[in-house]
Formats: sequence, structure tokens, C-alpha cells
Amino acid sequence: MDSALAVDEGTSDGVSRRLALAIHEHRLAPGTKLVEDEVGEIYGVSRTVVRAALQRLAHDRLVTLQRNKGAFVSQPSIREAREVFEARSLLEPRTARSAAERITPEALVRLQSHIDQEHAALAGGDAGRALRLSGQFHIEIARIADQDTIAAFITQLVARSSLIIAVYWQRRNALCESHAHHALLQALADHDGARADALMRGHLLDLVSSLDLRNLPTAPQSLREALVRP
Amino acid sequence: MDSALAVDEGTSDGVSRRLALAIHEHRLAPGTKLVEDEVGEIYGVSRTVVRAALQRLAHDRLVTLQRNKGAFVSQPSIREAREVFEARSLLEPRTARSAAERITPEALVRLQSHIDQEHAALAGGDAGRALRLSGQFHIEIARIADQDTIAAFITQLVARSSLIIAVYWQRRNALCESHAHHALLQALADHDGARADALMRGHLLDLVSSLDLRNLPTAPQSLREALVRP
DNA sequence: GGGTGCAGAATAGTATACAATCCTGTGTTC
DNA sequence: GAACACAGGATTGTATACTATTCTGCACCC
Repeated sequence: MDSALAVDEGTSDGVSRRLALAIHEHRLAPGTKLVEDEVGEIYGVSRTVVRAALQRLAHDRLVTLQRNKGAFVSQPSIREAREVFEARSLLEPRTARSAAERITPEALVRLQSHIDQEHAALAGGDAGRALRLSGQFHIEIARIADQDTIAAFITQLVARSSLIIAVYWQRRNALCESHAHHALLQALADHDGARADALMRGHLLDLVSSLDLRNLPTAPQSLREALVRP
Repeated sequence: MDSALAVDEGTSDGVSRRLALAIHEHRLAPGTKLVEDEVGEIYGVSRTVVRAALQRLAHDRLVTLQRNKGAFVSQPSIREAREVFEARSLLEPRTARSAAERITPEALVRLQSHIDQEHAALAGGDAGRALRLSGQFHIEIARIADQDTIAAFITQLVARSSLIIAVYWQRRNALCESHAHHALLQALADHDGARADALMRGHLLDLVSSLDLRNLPTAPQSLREALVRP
């Protein structure tokens, strides 16, 4: 179904990509323990490659490694949530501006297809897939701006945002998202860098304000986990 | 000599930190091959932990992994050099502004001591150490701004900048650096966010313009490496 | 003489075995 | 009955053994 998959089965890149996808689509909940043997058996690889994959994900802050304890899907703190969106607000608006200045017709088509797929996924009830596509929209913009380094950062931040949404999202109308993306697409199509900048800035602010960053990260699922830190 | 070292000897974190330090201080030249057995013997660890360290460094783009070939200290391309400083110019000025607004007297003392050490290293002829301290100055500012996520990005970008400098630096007076840092410190001390922003922006522009990003990355050391890509 | 092919050495990729650590449940004691 | 201690199992950390690939040098052939 998706484009390039199954090409790197059995390698640590493939395992980490598949795990990251599951996290991004909210099929793996924050706090879930990722047992090395278990993951290895699922993907048909040895612990060696699973460990490499987990270390890679830990570097991207999608999983948290606890020495002699194991790997867990990260549970971003409120502070981390704020920091992630602060970083995005520094990177993405100016990147969207650059993208507007150099976007090509082909890229516009790609972006439009992204939005369509996102709509379709939402209509089909696959919220996880919609969320992932929504994130890829942001990454695509960085690619259009022709800034691979920034795109890599945004890729990480988008994935972490998905985790943050999993923890702090307060039910709302998720449709505003698509509208924001549509408006952004318009600005890009018009080569209006300033408008793209402003729209992206507003979009990110909307995202943050749709989160509940005041309360506890849901009920702590075990007293142990709640009390082990301080 | 340095503060917290030898605390994580024998772990992959320790190995990657020591390798990163060597790269940052230009003791390891871009293109150098890092043979797993060799590194392992030097640090008294097995290949397992060396591999983990190399993968970590590869994720930070300090080393480049070539499958079945090995790990090499990265040789940043001109494009990558431009991208790294583009990313820095998005992150650092606004972060310096934040830092100016919330800096404490203790942090000022720390920064001043950084500058002093940098001067001392330069006077002592240890250019590598001076370069590393100069980079840590930038990281310290992000920490003062209380933005760990951005600080992590800047840490990576600073390390990559060191690699870029190793490849593209054109001999000049290296003293302007310290002046720039001193001026920044003044702006921070005055809680003058706007000035800190502008100074950081200018400092990064100076850095880029002190590089030679027009020519080839030195003569390609072997025809093989020059032609293997296309 | 230069190019080709093969063989051995070197090195990375992977799996597995062993050691260390931590979790869990049961039994004992007060 | 509650708290503690210990033992067994489970899981991670690390080293090593094995496999696959690549590099290198020598011999051979055109």
C-alpha cells in the first residue's frame, strides 16, 4: 500500500522505521515496553538488530532507554512538549517561506495529494494514518525548501509531536488541521512567502493551544512509574 | 583536567563522547577510517560497544557509515555546510534573545570563564581546544535559554560546524571570534535581547563568510572516492 | 606490459552464548 | 497479617564466534 516498504526488512533501519511508524500512528501507546526478544521475534530478526533500532529511536527521543530495565515508548513531559513546539516555531515558519519562494508545480501536486490522502484517511476513520500524513505534510515543505538538515530536525520534531498529541490532546474538532494545511498550500502556490510564514506560525500556535499542557499526563498507569522519579 | 570524564569509561556513551571530542578538536581528520577492532582495543571495549558508539555518531552526522565498508569521519559537502549554518541561523539568534531575557549572574560568570579558557587555549597554541570551547559557548547560551531540545540540536550543529571548519576553513584571523563572543556576553549581561539576536545573527554570518564554500573540498584524495558516487 | 581473475586476509554484519541485573512470587518470621 | 528475605525467572548488557562481504596482492593470460 505504502510506497517503498519491505525493501529493508530485517535490517535495523527497517525495524526502527516500522516501530516509528507504529508510534507515529498511535498504534503503540506511550509507556509501552518494547521487549527486545519480543520485537525480534515479531520482525524475524535477532536482538542485535533490535537493539540497534531501539538505540536509533532513543536518539530521536521516540523511545526512552532505562539501563538494565529496557526500552519504553517515550512519555513526553509537559516541558518537553513546550520545547518541541518552540523548536518547531523557530524552524518551520521561515522554512515555509523558503519553500514558497522555490516551489514547483510538481511539488504542489504532491502536497495536494497529501492533503487528499489525509482527508480520505480521516473519512475512513483511520485517525492514526491521518495524523501521520499530516506530519508528513510539514516534512514535505522542508524538503521543498531544499533544506535536508532542517528537514531531518523537523522529521524528528513531528514524530515527537505525534507522541505529545497522544498524551496531551484534548478532544476537539480535528478538522481545523486540514484547513490550515489547505491555506498553507494556497500561500505556497501563490509564492507568497510572507503569508506562508505567518500561516505556519499560526498553525503551530493552534496546535499548541489544542493541547492541555496544564494537567498531569493522564493518570499514571502504575504508582511505581509515578513515583520512581523524584 | 576536564570536568566530568572517566565516569563512563567502557560504555558506548563514553566511547562516542571521546570520539566526538577528538573530532571536535580536529585530532581526527575528516575521512579518517574508524576500524571497529582498532577503536575497541584503544578504549578497552568490545566491538559491540564500539558499533553502538559509531551508530550514535553516525546519527549525529559526525561519522558516515558505509555498509560492509566501515565508519569514516564525515566530510561535509558544501551543500551540507550551507544547510548547517542555515539551520543555526534559524535557531541561535532567537535563542540568544531568550537567553538574554532570563540570564542569571551565575550563568554570566560561567560564560565569562568559557571565554577566558578559550583565550588561554588560543594563547597556548591549542587551537583544537579553543575551537571546542568556542562551540560550547553557543551550546551554553541555549542552555541558559532553558531549551534543552534546541540545545540538543545546536550541540549537533556545532559539532558538525567543527567538521565543516576542518574542511573549508580559509586561514584568517581567528581572533574576531572571541570578540564576537565578548560582545554577545555584553548584550546578555545587559538583558538586551534584540542586540543579542542581532549579534548572534552577525556572528553566524561572519563564520560562514570565513569559509571557502566555492571550491572543491580539497583535492579528492583518491580517484576512487571521487568517482564512486555517480 | 596491462588487464583479468582468483585466493587469502581483513573487516563488517549477525547471531548466540554467557554474565549481570532486575522483577516477582513465595515462604518465613515476628 | 504484614514485612522482609531469598530464590527463581525474565530481561538486558557484553563478549565472542561465526558468516558474508570487500579489499589486496599475486599469478596468469592475452
